[in-house]
Amino acid sequence: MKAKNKPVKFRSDCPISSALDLFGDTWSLLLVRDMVYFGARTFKDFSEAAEGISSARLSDRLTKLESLGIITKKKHRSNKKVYLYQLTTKGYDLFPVIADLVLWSHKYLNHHISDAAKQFANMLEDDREGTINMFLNK
Amino acid sequence: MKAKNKPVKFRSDCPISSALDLFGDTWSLLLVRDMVYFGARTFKDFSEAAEGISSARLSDRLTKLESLGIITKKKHRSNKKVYLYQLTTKGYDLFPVIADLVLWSHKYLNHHISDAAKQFANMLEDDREGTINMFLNK
DNA sequence: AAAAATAACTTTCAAAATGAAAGCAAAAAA
DNA sequence: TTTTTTGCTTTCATTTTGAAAGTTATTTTT
Repeated sequence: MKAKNKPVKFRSDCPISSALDLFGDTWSLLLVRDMVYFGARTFKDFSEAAEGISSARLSDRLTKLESLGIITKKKHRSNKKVYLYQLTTKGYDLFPVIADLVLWSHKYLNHHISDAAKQFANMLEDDREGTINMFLNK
Repeated sequence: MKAKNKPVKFRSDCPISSALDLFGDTWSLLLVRDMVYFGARTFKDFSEAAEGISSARLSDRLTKLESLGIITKKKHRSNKKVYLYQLTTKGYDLFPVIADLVLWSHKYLNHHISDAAKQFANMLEDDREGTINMFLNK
């Protein structure tokens, strides 16, 4: 059965609530992270992330992000059973939000996060703009 | 009946997923917005926000944010039936995340957002640091 | 060429989260 | 003293979620 593409319902004309109406959940930004930070490109890549998203949920989140224009989906050029997901500019532009989450967690959940993440946070603290741009290969 | 305070379950040691484990939903950051941006301090203030949160949901979100140390709850000094909610530093430190959501929405949902929000977004575009600090009265 | 494995899903279903509405007690206002 | 108001809690139907199993079209392996 095809994914039921419910139109997004905006609760108000506030940019914050509207953004949350689009990707204010526990998975959407993680998929963006997987792509920017870990280079995830296939369904399987996302499935293997540490948080263990279920395939049902992954499927509908990818569909939603695609319908929002945050990612694109293309066929692999040589392997017919693989699809490739890619971030659009609209998707890459969510990275600053993610960077701020990293900074906040580095400050308030320090004991809990990985060393690699701490390193990234330190870079962000040192030079937010530069680090974000470097990560986005600009 | 007292609110059931389930301990937060972290899905991984990633700072992004951990932050989302704490406030990755459609309401938490809106309550922070209400406090920083609209000066909300009482249950009623939050209830009257444009998005129309139900009292049941408002109640458990406030309880959760308090248990996370993002807000505090105190009795009003002269009116015994009013409680005052305030952001802690930990809460104010979420404002950069919110600011980035505003910037993203300004770029991609421009047609949909309010003029006041557009003005704020323009200020942020012009001087992110300065605008954030100004807003936080630093 | 046949069998096994794999990628990308979909289906099913129980459990948890949510929203809408009504109810309630204490305090304040009329 | 009666009415409102504030800050919730309760109830309950609907929606969302997570876990697990199933499906189909390719690869891969044997």
